[in-house]
Amino acid sequence: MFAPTDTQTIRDLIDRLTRLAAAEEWNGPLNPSQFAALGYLARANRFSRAPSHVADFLATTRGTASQTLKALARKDLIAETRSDEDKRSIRYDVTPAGLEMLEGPSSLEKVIDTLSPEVAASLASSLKALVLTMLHQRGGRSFGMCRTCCHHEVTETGGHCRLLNVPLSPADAAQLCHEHTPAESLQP
Amino acid sequence: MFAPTDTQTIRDLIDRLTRLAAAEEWNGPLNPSQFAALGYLARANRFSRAPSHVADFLATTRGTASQTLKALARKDLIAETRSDEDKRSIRYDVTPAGLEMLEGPSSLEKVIDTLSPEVAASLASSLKALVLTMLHQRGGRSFGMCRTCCHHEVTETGGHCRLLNVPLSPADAAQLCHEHTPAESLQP
DNA sequence: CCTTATTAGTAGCGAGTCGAAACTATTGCA
DNA sequence: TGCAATAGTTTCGACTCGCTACTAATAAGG
Repeated sequence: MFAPTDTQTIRDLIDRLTRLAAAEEWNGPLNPSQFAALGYLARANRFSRAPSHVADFLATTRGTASQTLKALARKDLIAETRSDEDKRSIRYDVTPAGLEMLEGPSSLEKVIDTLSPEVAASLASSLKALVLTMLHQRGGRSFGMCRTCCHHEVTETGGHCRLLNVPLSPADAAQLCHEHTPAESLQP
Repeated sequence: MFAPTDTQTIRDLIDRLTRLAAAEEWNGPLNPSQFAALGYLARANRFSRAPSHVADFLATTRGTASQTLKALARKDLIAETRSDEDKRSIRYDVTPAGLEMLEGPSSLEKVIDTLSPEVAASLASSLKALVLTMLHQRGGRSFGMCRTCCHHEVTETGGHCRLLNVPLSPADAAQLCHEHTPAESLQP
């Protein structure tokens, strides 16, 4: 009876939803890109907080990511730390003021909360499939949590990353990693 | 077994999907906003193609919409027509060159096409619910098609809009309208 | 060792988004 | 007739975004 749910409709709905959220949300003095970068930094592990990782995550260039991070740093929401091992690389950590920015649900989140758990679960799995397919097509990284990664190993003390060869606390294992590669038959 | 599908995850997936699509898509010389505006104009009826309508649809201001439309006009993808009844108002029509831009599925659309019809239908209905709730909250307009509008009336020759008091061809009735108000128990 | 890559991050450019505010016309109302 | 509302534009400042060119540091190979 109803139209064949054409592809364009779904595309439009996603676009419109994002625009509505962006118009409404505008969390304090942060625009959507800055908010997304800040949110990523807050959830990424200490090996994945460099400008290039943010660029990968936001599907943009290093140049753009660099500027977004500088804008966040100017507002003291993140702080830069230069690495000792590799003097080229930089790590940005979220400051307490930055964490404050991330508090409280956005208006889009409030709306998502009105969905029933079943509908929400189904929505999440569909979106996840779309994101993974897009990532696969462009050779992008998945940025999942360490505990769903093929390089992750459970030990007595917590976990261990076989790729970087470092121990991981349970808190570490729940953060996003740039090197994440989904283990077989596990949702990323 | 799996996590309680937290709200933030869904928010993130939508954001990430939009960013991936924006990075990939970049349809010719058009950025996402211009593409969205062009797509809207192509699907809106002749009473809904003014800058203020585009602003409403894109959930932005008239000033921003005005600039986006000027950019499209500079590229000869849309053409401006001043109204005779109301000398303030302007209507933008999509040119043949503009229609060409809209041809062919975007990469996001290609990915959406890989979903099964059932999953796609479920995804569409969830997204529709989210968009409607967001719109309801901010008092925005739904921009549905005339044939799902409470002002629409079926006649022998096609349709009729009770609000604007104008006849509508079947093609008209399938376009988006700024004045659209969902009829009860019909998906918009 | 020393010379190339290669890599990480940055600066600058030009086009454009975006909100906000100020500013023309034009129309509506009282 | 006069004032308020409306439609659209302009300008401003901050920012995104891709791009190119650039510096500094590390890696690789002869």
